[in-house]
Amino acid sequence: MPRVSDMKKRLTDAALDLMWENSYGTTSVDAICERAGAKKGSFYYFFKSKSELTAAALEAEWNKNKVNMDALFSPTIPPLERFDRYFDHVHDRLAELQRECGSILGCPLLSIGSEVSTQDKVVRDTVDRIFDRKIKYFESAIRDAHAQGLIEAPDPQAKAKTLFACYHGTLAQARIQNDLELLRNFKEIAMDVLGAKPAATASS
Amino acid sequence: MPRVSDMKKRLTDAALDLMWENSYGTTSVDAICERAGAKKGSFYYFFKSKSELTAAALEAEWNKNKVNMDALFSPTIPPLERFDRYFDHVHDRLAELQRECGSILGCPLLSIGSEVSTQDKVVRDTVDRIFDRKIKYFESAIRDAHAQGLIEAPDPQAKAKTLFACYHGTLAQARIQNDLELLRNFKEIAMDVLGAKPAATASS
DNA sequence: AAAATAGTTGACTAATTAGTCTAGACGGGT
DNA sequence: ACCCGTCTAGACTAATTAGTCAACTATTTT
Repeated sequence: MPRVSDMKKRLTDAALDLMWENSYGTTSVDAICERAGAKKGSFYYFFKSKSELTAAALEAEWNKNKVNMDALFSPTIPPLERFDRYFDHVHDRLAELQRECGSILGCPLLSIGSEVSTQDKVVRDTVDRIFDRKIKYFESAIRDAHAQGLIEAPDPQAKAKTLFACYHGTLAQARIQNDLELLRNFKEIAMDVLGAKPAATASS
Repeated sequence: MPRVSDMKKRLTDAALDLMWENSYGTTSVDAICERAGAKKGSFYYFFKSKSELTAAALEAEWNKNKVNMDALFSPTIPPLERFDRYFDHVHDRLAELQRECGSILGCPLLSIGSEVSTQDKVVRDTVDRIFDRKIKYFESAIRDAHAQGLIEAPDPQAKAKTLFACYHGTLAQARIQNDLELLRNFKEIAMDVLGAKPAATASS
């Protein structure tokens, strides 16, 4: 097997960067190619459409993230603390990106998903799938917390979906208002949503 | 002053419909004109750019909605019940739109806002402004609920922002997953977020 | 070194894009 | 009856869009 290329990765990286900062619609194939240092031919050698590239880019991003998620939501960590660490992690990442590009970017899955959902089945299904995987981390942490009597959550999946939606809503607001502040206190909001008895981390 | 035209309204209506169902980016000026039964010349007679038309369309939509909001959040209604009614109202409206176009469309302010936020100051500022107005309804209902001892909310504005973000996150998820189900139980979730003592509406 | 596989190049198309511009149509006030 | 401001018509531009294609290069296996 001759000639190995990192072009595929460069293309998905470029696509995600541009789409996250701007949007799916305003990110042209030409712009992706330029940032990746690729020519049109290479793009369409690896991907059969912009839509498929986007799905691949989101999956690739997920795979990068998964490592962190596994660590942050490790069963060795007390369940409610997992959320604390996760929200901190995202906050820090968004702050870092803000330094680079001047904007709070929110969650690419939500922005891109919401933008294309009624028009692009490939991307939409990819977003859906990844959302499901992410929710599983929430769900299992909630189940553990319930088992330990830290919260009252007879239906961990429902609770997980709720918290997930709240969090993503907050991320979206932060993007629109270009304001990280909303995210700063999300830990406490999450504990409210979860119905945590004030004990684990902080005081009232 | 000769000749009065309803074209401006037809254009903003058409734009909002198309952008809500699809997206800002995929809604072309040509498509807006076609749906409004207008020609290019009329479009650019009333609006100097797609961006300004969008801002106008969002403001117009807000003005339509304001009437409902004022009624739903009337001080004559018990504060927590205002939320119940509001969430029901939105749920019903989205269900109706789903019958028309096959999709759960979420909130246009959020979809459009998130899509253009890093690129279009005019639209972004409009979205921001309207968000602020909407949050005021939440805020005052929360303040009233607190005053009546129904919830514990020493900082009504913060609580309002939180609930607003959660709700919009849920709307966004509903759009992406094309699933109204998430919205069905939002009333209860809202009461959790607000920290309502189980009394007003339902049982545990 | 030959062959086969893997990747690259960039010119090309055809459609679509936002926005411009000039000529004119409509209709109420005088 | 005519004027003038409001509005409309629609051809036009120049840029950009996603996607195609056939010729090409580089690398590894045999």
